[in-house]
Amino acid sequence: MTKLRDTDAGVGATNKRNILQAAEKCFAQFGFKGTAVQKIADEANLPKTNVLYYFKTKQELYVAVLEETLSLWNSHFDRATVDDDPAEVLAAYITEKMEVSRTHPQASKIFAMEIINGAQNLTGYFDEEHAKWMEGRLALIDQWIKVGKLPQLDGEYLLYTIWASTQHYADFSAQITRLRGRKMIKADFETATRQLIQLVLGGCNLPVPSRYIENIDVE
Amino acid sequence: MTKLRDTDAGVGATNKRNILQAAEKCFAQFGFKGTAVQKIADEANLPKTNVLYYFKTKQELYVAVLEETLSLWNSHFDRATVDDDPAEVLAAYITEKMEVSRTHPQASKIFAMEIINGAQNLTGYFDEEHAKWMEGRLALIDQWIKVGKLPQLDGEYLLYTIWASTQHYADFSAQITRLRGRKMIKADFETATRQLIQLVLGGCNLPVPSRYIENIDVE
DNA sequence: AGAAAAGTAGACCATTTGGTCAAATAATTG
DNA sequence: CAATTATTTGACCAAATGGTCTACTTTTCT
Repeated sequence: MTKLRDTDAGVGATNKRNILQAAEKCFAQFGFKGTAVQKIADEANLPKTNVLYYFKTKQELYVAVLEETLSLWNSHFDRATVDDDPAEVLAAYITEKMEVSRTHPQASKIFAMEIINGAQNLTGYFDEEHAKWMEGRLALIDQWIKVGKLPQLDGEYLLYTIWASTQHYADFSAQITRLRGRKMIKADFETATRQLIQLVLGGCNLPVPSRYIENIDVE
Repeated sequence: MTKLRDTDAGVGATNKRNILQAAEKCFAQFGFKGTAVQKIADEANLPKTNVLYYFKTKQELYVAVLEETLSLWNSHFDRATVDDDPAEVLAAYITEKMEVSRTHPQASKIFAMEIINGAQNLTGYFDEEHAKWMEGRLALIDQWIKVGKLPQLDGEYLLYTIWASTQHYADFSAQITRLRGRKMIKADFETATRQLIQLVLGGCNLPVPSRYIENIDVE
């Protein structure tokens, strides 16, 4: 029926997705400089020229990959209001971020390296949006404090702690795996998530919503 | 008097230190692949050949830099025992790690990138030592739990949270700087440290030692 | 069908770069 | 002082790599 539309069907779009995926894998493992376009091409089972056909330069491809990772920052927290319960909102936020670390570790790593190297490729647009987002969230936290739903604290450092502690499981997975002798599986992530929620909420004098407390039956 | 001994005096040793410092700066900013030996040489004000004279390969120089960063992991926590007060020990540990982030951000970044890229250059020796250290610290935490100084929790995730939250200020400084519009200064680090201590100890149901509570006079 | 556009792909090139060589100079030692 | 050792330095090389050019095939549109 409907002829193939341009955006996400068709040979071109398929190839683009394919290339982006291959690139994500490579960039996460070797960084921007450490990744050869040829390597991405191999990973995507395409000749190098073909990769450069869809993305004029390696840099352009990298930025495309990077921009995809930015969607990881979206969460329900974005739309929370002062009427919401900070315990619920923060617990959900931590859960979401942990889930991102578990399911998109490569994207997290790319983002981390980009920041470590000075964030030269993050557009001013992202900067602005991110700063605006931050401003709004800090205002919300201040409101929560004002209405007594949160104790006096600096929202900025609270958010940094949440970001750091959740992203850590993606970015530093190599260290974690070596320390414990095996990769973290889903159940481990769930335990880590529960404990992190307990720690952060406890540190904010908030009760942990029952749904985030492990169901240990009997005893 | 004493003729110059080989290790840390003499032209060679001076040059080596000089090169290591230049290399640390470059590797932190551009990563291993992204750093040209020539760049390090420029930074050290030496011809490239001279750099390769002291370190046979770029990799060897990188590993030398990397190994220096490992000393960052040493802390008073290493020698804590069950007789110590976990609140004091953890607060001091967080303080030490935050201080490392503030004073050695480059080393922290290099270490972070090494881990993100799979920790290919970390010797098995470090792995073993680190795992042994971890085992000992987890045992200590379990002892604290057993004697009732700590609530039931998994020490592993507690340590990850501390590492992540403290190293974040070094590794993600570019993001933080952009979000707040200016670099974090010493006073900011102190505030961040206090709040992180409050959060972690609060999350562990521990009282914050008075010395770590800000002196707000009056009001 | 035929033109135009999209996609495929090998050959090729200029630059970067890690590393070598050889020659010269300075420092040390017996 | 002579010999040896340590250090400095420019010239050079081979491999890797980002990117171009050209030619060919396939798909799409009219």
